[in-house]
Amino acid sequence: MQEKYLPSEIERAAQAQWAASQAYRASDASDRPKYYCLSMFPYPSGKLHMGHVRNYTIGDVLARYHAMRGYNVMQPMGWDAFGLPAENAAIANNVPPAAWTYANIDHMRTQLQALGFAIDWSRELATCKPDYYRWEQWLFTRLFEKGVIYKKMATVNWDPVDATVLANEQVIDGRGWRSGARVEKRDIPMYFFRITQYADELLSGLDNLPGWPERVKTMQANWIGKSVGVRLAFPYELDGHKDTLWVFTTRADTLMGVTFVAVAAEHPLATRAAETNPALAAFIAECKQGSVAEADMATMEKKGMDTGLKVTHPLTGESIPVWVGNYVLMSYGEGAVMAVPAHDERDFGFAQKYGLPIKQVIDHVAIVDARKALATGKNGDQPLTSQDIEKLENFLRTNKYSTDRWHDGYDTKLGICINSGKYDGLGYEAAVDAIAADLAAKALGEKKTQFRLRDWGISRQRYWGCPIPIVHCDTCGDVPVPENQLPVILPEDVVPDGSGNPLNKRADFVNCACPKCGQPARRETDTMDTFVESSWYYARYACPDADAMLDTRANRWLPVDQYIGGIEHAILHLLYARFFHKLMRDEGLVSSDEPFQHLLTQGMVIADTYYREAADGKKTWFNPADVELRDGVATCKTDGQPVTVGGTEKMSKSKNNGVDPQALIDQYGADTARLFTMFAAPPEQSLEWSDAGVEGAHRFLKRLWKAAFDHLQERGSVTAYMSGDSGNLSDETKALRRQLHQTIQKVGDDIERRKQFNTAIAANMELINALAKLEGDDAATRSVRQEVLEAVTAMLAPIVPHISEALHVELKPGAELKPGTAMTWPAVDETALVQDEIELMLQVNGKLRGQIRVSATADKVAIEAAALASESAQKYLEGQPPKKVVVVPGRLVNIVV
RNA sequence: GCCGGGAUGGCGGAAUCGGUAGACGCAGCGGAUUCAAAAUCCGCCGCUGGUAACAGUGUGGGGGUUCGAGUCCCCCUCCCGGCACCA
Repeated sequence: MQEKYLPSEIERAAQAQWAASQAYRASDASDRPKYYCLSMFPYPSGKLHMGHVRNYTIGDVLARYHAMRGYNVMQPMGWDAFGLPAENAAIANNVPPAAWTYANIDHMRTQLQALGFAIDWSRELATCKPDYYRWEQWLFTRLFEKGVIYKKMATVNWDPVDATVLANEQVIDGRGWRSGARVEKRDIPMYFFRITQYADELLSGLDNLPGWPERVKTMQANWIGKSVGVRLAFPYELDGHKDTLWVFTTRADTLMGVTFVAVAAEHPLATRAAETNPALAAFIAECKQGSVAEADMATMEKKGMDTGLKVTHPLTGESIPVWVGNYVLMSYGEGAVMAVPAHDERDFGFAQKYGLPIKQVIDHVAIVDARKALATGKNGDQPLTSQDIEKLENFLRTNKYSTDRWHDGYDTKLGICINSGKYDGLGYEAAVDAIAADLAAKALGEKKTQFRLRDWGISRQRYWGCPIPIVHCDTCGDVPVPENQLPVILPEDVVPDGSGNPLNKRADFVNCACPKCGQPARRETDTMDTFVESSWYYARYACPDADAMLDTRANRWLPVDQYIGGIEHAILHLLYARFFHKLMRDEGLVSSDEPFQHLLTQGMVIADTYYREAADGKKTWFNPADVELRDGVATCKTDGQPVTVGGTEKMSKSKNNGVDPQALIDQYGADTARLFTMFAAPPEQSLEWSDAGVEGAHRFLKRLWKAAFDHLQERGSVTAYMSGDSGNLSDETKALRRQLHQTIQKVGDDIERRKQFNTAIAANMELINALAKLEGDDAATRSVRQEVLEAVTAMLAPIVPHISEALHVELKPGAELKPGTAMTWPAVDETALVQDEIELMLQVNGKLRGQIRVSATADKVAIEAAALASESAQKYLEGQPPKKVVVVPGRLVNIVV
């Protein structure tokens, strides 16, 4: 055995052996239980970044652990290869996106292989290849014919100078990123997936996902945003024609407090009013400037203008003014809202600004004053809980929006109706029911379930994406491309220039014959949202060579047992993939209802930032690798001049704070990179980069290597100690065995259930520290040492596979090593865990005041007696009997004096 | 703005079901080894007071529940992720 730990040597050898033996090829026909472990595939941006290393190491740990547990593991890898960055690179470097993308894939594959991931490379796929996207096109045509995909107008960001549609990312402070022109909203025809048809199932399906983090399920539920409310009508008369303005509200109980209604700038009523009102037309035009991003819409100043039109209150017959509000979204509900300034914060602000009346119709104070509601439920609904009361009291005490005694500024349903005629005294539910019934009787409203979720628009006016398989024919209309003409191949030799979609200029692509009538027709040049490709790739891995979208192998592998990826995908990607799975199910392609059984959302990798600011305010960012820190002063290594310390932020190109994993692998080896990323933080938290921490991880691997070397050096390997072996173990050796088997228990639980690898590693470090302290060279001690080393290398194998396998071979020279399969997870020896005496904490009034030792089998009475008899207890009792004694078996005794 | 999450020593983090706060690692300090250094090994290490034993205090801030709160409840501050055309 080599005395020195030489990572590059053992890693090269191990990886060569894994490749030669196809060690990680998943069997489609195994009778062992399957474990499909999937990490979100990367966008081939150029180089691997630390976020990738973290993501794929987490997946690899779980994959290798389950392999050691006897599962038939599949861990595939592929490339989310279509996307905007390739077009940006094309504009900057004058290379076709395809060439750029394929070069990146080749480089990044090499990097992934250098990290030693147990990936089945035979299943590799890239979404930009026709043999992948042809099936996406095939499904598109089927869904189009079924009506699940349809065409309608939708609003996009329009750059009037570059004459191109901009992504939200390309709109900076309301202007186009390249032209600097003020961005406008423009309506264009687009294809949509009818995801709202599946809204209820996407919501209720969350209940069948116990393996998903609660926060992700909550975010998805809120995104889908199911709300039960009332759709109601405000009748009006315009130019002698009778019509109605519909609104949706979840607060029909406040209907008697409506003082105006507000419509979106795009609302037909606003358009009508603007025809004869130039000031209003100008205001509507102003509303149509700026980006379509909802975050921008929601943070801009609330503005409005009176249309001069009036509608009639459906119950009171009052005349209500109609305003245009820039905060009303045309895409939600009816594009119009009833405004109740007394009980809605936004309406309140708007009414204040424009001097509109405010009418209180809910009394919250009454409920707090009358605490009887707690007992009797007299608010008309459920009795209030003490938590409701506390919340309400706090809210009344702390609200900041009040301009007078009763305005609350919050939207809370805890209250009773006042100033509402026949509805006075009713609580939320009772009032909504009564008002909905009265509206229904007049045919002016009904209860309605509304979703916040909108249909998924997938048309992109971009080149580097999957072509939408539609042909536009003057006589036949939009005709889906028939199956025998698929795929519609995207030409790969195109270099976009940033002004519009270059496919429009390719006559050979655009001009075609109508599949129906044979007449000359035009091919659709829009491509699909890249989220479409990433919505079904997990299924294609099961059968990457199938001559169909999916074959029977899909159901063998699906659902994915463990999915791992960034928290930033909590809503969009994961919701679209769930939706697509249901689409494929309804097409008979898969039989399960959900694609991902367990989900792990990994945190970001962050690092310090350093910069220098020029006179004009422009910042130059320095990479942490080029910065030296001494006594809190940061200097640039190349010129020795100081740099300013910025915040700790997500590793990014723009802040130049990325750490290149390649340099790390070159210097310390893949195992150190893997160990550090798993040790520095639990997977779901953000991980702060630290060069010193990497040193520490490397040091531990050297210690582990040396521990094995020292053990083997003197007399070679021995048979590991097993329960029931003869030979007297010293107390110290027994204690070490107990620690070992406690650790085996803990590490298995940490990896499998808790997915907290940092504590699993720490437990192994403690074990190696304890082993270093164990003295003695008799046969029994040596066999326990062998047992510990074999177990530690096995427990660390999922995390640092190269060194673990190398040590495994040294420790067991006779054993033939089949990579990835020869090592099995160590078993817990229950007899090693038994303890005669245990230590309990002794508290007096909840403060730690000492310890007591009791027999492991002592009952509560015996423990209490021992506690009271102890010196520490006597000291604090001062002869008085205790008020109370709390005994928590196995933990502590608390004496209250 | 809305939805979700987070805040614990000098730093990354641990404390799994309300029960010893600070495991493990990094940095630092002291020592051994060395001609010297690197590497390695041993010891100390929340804060305040004390030679020490020990006492007090301490998990972003304020309040509450409990024998007992980092953990549960209410309010607040700051930071991060998402907001439908970045992926």
